[in-house]
Amino acid sequence: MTASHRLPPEFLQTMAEAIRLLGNGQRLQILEHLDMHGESKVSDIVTALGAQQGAISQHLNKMRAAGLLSSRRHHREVYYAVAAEGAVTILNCLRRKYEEDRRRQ
Amino acid sequence: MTASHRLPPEFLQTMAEAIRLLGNGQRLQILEHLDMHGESKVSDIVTALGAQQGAISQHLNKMRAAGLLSSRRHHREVYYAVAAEGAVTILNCLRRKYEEDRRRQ
DNA sequence: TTGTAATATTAAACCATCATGATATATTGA
DNA sequence: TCAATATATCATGATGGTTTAATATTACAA
Repeated sequence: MTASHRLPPEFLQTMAEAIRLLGNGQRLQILEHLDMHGESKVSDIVTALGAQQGAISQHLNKMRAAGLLSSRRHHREVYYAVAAEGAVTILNCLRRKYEEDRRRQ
Repeated sequence: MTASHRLPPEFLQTMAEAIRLLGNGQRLQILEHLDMHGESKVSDIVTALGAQQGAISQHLNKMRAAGLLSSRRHHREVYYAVAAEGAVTILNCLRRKYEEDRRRQ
């Protein structure tokens, strides 16, 4: 029981929609790739994840629309990068959990 | 770019499913209620949220199955409580964000 | 221009999730 | 046992997300 005052349902509803964005395996993989390799072009992400180009493009678009990523075009390629530090925070939580799980087993 | 080594796609998939659980307004409200009021019986949560009994019961069931909540029966009532500190961590992030947003506007 | 590579968009099929209303189960007291 | 209360489960329909294949757009080079 951590106290603090009540958060409005509408706020929680909005936050729920943002959280749902990260509740997808491929999007987490994209986030991890960008965090590990830094700014990357779409084709590199597609190759690294072995996924379908159209699907990745849609994920990137959603994540950018939500402010998680930024993008810029250079010649023919479009480069994406992590724009919200909060996303990396969550990723680091997952890394810690992974290490803990590994130690336990 | 924060380094660390690569997380397996299957792990990220599992994590995504857990994260999705919190991507729901009513479930965030339940979490907040339990965090603020401590262990509570179902009927109190239903009343506090002004929601439908069946819906709340299903949310509680999912959250318990995922290890986010624990439950115990006492007489006719079933009491639920937060079982995973990680869930409260996320809730506290939302609280900080809410306060920041308030200050900005 | 024309062709080509990189990315984005679209439409359709499929699948998962959510809210709802109705019903079932469990516990207790009379 | 019967009735009453608390909670859980089920079936359903509506809605939205995901994947796929196909097509469109953009930028550049020949």
